[in-house]
Amino acid sequence: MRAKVIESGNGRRVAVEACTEPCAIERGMRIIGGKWTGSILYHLKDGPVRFNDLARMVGGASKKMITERLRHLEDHGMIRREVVATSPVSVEYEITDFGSTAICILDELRQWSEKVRFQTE
Amino acid sequence: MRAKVIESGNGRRVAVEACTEPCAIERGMRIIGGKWTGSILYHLKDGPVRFNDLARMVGGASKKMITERLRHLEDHGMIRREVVATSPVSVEYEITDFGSTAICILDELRQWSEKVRFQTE
DNA sequence: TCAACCAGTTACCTTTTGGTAACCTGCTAA
DNA sequence: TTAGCAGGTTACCAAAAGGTAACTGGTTGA
Repeated sequence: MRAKVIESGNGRRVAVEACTEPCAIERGMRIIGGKWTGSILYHLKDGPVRFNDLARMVGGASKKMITERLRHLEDHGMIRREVVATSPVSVEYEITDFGSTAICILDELRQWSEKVRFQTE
Repeated sequence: MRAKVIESGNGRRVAVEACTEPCAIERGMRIIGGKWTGSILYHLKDGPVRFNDLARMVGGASKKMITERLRHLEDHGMIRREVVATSPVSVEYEITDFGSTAICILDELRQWSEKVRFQTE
């Protein structure tokens, strides 16, 4: 990501090291930037949480959304789904070591959002 | 964001301090998490950039997208649009002090994305 | 005079998103 | 036996996202 634009001799402007298709930031956002995704991941940071509990914690997101985002995070190896043999069976979602590496980013985002007064409240 | 679920005496599970609608993470994502948004903002971190140059740098995004995201960032006070009286006139986009406060988040995201091997390449 | 560049805008259209609500099976407590 | 919980799935639908391509009006260098 050191893209810049230079004047190439003949007056033409060309980009050097332009972002080819989705660059690092963009790729990252597509993993943890989806609607509710970061929020869900962040809520798992302190230990495994059950499906319905997660739905209770993340107000505003529907069960369908929760399911979809959990699958997405699972597909990317950020969380682990575990069926616990209680009865009735419960299902726990747990953050993986890899998933944990993203928490610091989310935590900075949270701090930023909390201290900031957005123009559009 | 200290949401948790507790057993409330009678066996009912209830969320305490649940996220009311979009929580901090979610709100933040909606500012800088949109498609191309973070990427565009990040490219302005080293000084003002002209519209078409930005389009050249951010490969994959259409002019329409660039325009839309720039407006969005402007609306949230993260960048400033400035018409420069050259001829033909050029337009420069510059990050504001407020906008700069988000760069560290984006930089962490970039580092993370760069060192990570995604399961779905 | 022609082509290209500037900073967009517009129209059009397909795909994706994401919400609601109903439904499912299996279990348990009243 | 009826209600409720668990962890989802399914169908349906409206709205938003986002891509392509053409166009604009002024400017300028060859």
